[in-house]
Amino acid sequence: MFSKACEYGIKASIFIAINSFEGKRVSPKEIAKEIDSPQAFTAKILQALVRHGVINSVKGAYGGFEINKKDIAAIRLSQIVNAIDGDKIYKGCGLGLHTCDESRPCPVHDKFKIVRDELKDMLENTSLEELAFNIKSGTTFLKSIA
Amino acid sequence: MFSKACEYGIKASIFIAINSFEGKRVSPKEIAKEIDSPQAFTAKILQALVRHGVINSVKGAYGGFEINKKDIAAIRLSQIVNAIDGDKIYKGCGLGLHTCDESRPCPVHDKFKIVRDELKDMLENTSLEELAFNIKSGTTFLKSIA
DNA sequence: CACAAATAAGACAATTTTATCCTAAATAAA
DNA sequence: TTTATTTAGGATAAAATTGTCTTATTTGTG
Repeated sequence: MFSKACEYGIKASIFIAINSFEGKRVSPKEIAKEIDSPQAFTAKILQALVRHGVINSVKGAYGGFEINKKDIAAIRLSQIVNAIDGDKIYKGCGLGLHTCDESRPCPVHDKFKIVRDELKDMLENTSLEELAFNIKSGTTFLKSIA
Repeated sequence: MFSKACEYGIKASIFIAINSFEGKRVSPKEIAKEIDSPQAFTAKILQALVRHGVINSVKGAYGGFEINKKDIAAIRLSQIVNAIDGDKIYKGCGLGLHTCDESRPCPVHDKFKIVRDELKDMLENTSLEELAFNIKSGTTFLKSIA
């Protein structure tokens, strides 16, 4: 469904959000450890998230990645997915046709649309804040048991 | 969402079904032309579908790929997807955790489950027959305009 | 200013997915 | 039985994704 890059991006954003609530910046090293991902690859993904304005980075000593505390509630899962995987998950045809719309639909167009719209809805209505809260409360988890 | 292989597999199955209704076998060459896919790669995918019992193949002169006419209504999209992409689309964790279940869910587990269940439902309730009928009636299309 | 700490960026490598090509095996017809 | 036709399967290649490493560039502190 999502690319590995996107999976890492979502988990990293949640971890950064949790720490930003406490005013702490985090490094790729800490993030990779916490979300169980390859560090250098994760760093690349963080760069993309910064470029897309989802997270902030501060270079130099005492630097790291952070998210503006007052933005966390407004950030949607869709923004993260969009920054990394683009919009193909919404726009692309389920069977890969270049043009696929109501006027010339692919065989699964209508049925697929329902599922995709539900996915889109879910991503657009899920905030980084709630995902972070659930981790903090121990309701959900960022990685499997070692 | 689906792999290229799976997209080709679905479209190929539909085209084979249409021809099987008319008692005609089709070759990878015809299939690839009709669904706009790379021929040799498509042939590989057809092999997989044969191995999984979704379609039949007949070697030699006058051979080709076909589906038992009376089976077409019973074949579900889920069988085709399963034969090619496996069951990861149903079973895998949305964020790639090795173990992710009610007792230790990933951050999107619950929300993702809703979407995935809807997808599963759609795949299990869509028959190859209806997809083939829609192509025959000109309601849907297997490829974009050249 | 110089140094240490941290992200940015580019080159490179490994893996997976997608795609091609060639040969073998099977089958119907002459 | 020979030949033409057609799928099966293995080897190989190309492209995309995932992952690593090394070197800039930035920034706070002494």
